[in-house]
Formats: sequence, structure tokens, C-alpha cells
Amino acid sequence: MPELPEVETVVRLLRPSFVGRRIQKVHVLWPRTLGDLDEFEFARAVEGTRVVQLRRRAKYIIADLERRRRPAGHLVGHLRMTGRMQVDRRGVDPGPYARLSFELDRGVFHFIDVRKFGRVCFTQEPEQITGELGPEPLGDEFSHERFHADLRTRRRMLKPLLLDQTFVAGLGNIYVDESLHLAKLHPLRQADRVDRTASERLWRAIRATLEEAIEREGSSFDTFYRTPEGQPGSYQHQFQVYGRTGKPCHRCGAKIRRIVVGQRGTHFCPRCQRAPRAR
DNA sequence: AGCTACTCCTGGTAGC
DNA sequence: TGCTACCAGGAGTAGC
Repeated sequence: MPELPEVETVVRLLRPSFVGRRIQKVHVLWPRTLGDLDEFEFARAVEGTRVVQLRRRAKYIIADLERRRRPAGHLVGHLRMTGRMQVDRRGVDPGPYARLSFELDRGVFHFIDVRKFGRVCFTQEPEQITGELGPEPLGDEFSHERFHADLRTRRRMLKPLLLDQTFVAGLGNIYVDESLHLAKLHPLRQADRVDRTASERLWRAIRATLEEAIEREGSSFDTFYRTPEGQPGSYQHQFQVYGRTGKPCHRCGAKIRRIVVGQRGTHFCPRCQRAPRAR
């Protein structure tokens, strides 16, 4: 599913064909893509603007717009489970799952989403949407010092805590499982019981996992995530635990286990990631 | 504060 | 073959 590395890949690969383009005409094919926004107001706000920057905050994709060289608001998109964004040449059929399209001065932008969870909204204040988010895990503000201090104040289990976007922003189910395995920490370990050595392992694991996944343009499986160029990522070949239930741990050979934590499938190695002591 | 359950969605697949 | 039931999950919300 699109998590930070996939979203970062989308932003990087979309930039060349989307930044600098003028949005001439909006087509809303699935109105709920816009959330509560009225589709005609959305079209009025967006048509005639130019995309001047495309950036990422956590799993959000933000396009800064200008009209006559003055700031004209922002598009804020979220791919959720199955969203895709791409710019095609005119006349290319985006398929049955296109939910929103922009005719550009060169090409056509498509937001494509099988499961219809994804959103693209228009706002003057993107901070209203992204303001509650925790630190970017690859940013300077996400120091080990801060991470360790934050862990000390929480009694939650590591798995749901790392999925909490207000704690650290951008991780999803896959990269949490992978990071915990790399750090040799059990997903049910209580955050405030992680000592400094272990919290540093986890901090490094999160950053290393995300960085390598970005290098490999994210993870693709099923028929879902693809880059804006239509290519699958390749990080799925690096998975140590995610989707490997019953298969041997690459590090110790024990069988990978799957449990459910907070309604999320959770994969770990029972030997490398020792269970927390029962309280 | 932090847990569970539920919602939104559809394609894929297991089971019969 | 064709049907049904269930699963995947990011994030928001409600209730305890």
C-alpha cells in the first residue's frame, strides 16, 4: 500500500510532467474523491491555475497552485490503499478506475483508485490537514534523542504507536513490520519499556528501511501500487517478514508468524523479536 | 490515554 | 463453472 516510500516515488516521478503545467479543465468522475467539497466549487478554484510545486508531507501529496503568478491554494491528495497519480498524453484511456482528471496544457493528469478511499481536496491552508502530523522520519527533526524521549512518554504497544501518524508520520503496515524486524523488537513491546540501545536500533531501522525502499521506488504486489510511469517498485523483494507468514526468517530460520494487532495483520519473527515479558 | 469496533470500497481468492 | 463469504488496510470516528 502506498506508504512514505511509495508516495515519495510518486512525487519524484510526477514532478517533471506535472509541475509547470496549467490545469485547464477538471473532470470529477467520482465526486466523493473530493470529500465534502462541491465539485463545481472545486473546478472553479482549480481551473486556470498553474502547478508551481509538488511536495510530500508524510503520505500526503501537495501541489502548490498559482493564478497569475500569485498563490492560489493547494491540492492535497492522499492515495490511501490503491490510489495512483499519473500524467498521460491526451487520448490515453486511464481505465475504469479513474476518479478525477485534469486536462493540462500538456497531457492529462489522472487520479486512479480502485477502492475509492483516496482523496484529493483543495484548500488554502494545507496545514489544517497536515498540522497534526508527527515528525518526518527522514527529516532532521526526527532525531534519536527526540524519538527516545517520545517513546518514554507512551505506554502503547510499538506496532499501533508507529502506525499513529501523529507520533511519526509516513509509516504504514508494511514498513512498521519491516522496521521492527530489523530492530529485533516485538510488535507488542510497550513503548516506554524500550531502552536507549533498543530505541536507537529502532530509530536507525526505520530510517534505513524507508531509505532503501525509496531507492527501490517502493513496494508493489497484487496489481496495485505502480509508479506514475506505470512501473512496479522492487522493495517487495526485500521483505523480511511482511507477507512471509510461515516462511523461514532470513536471519535465523524460524518461521515468520502473523498475528492481528489493532485489526492489522502483523508479521514478525518469534525468535529474532522476543516477546515482551507478560506484565 | 489507549483500546476495540466500525466505516469506507473492490478485486482476488478460498471454499463449496 | 458459479456462487458466497471473507480478506486486505489508511485513517477517521465512536464508545468504553
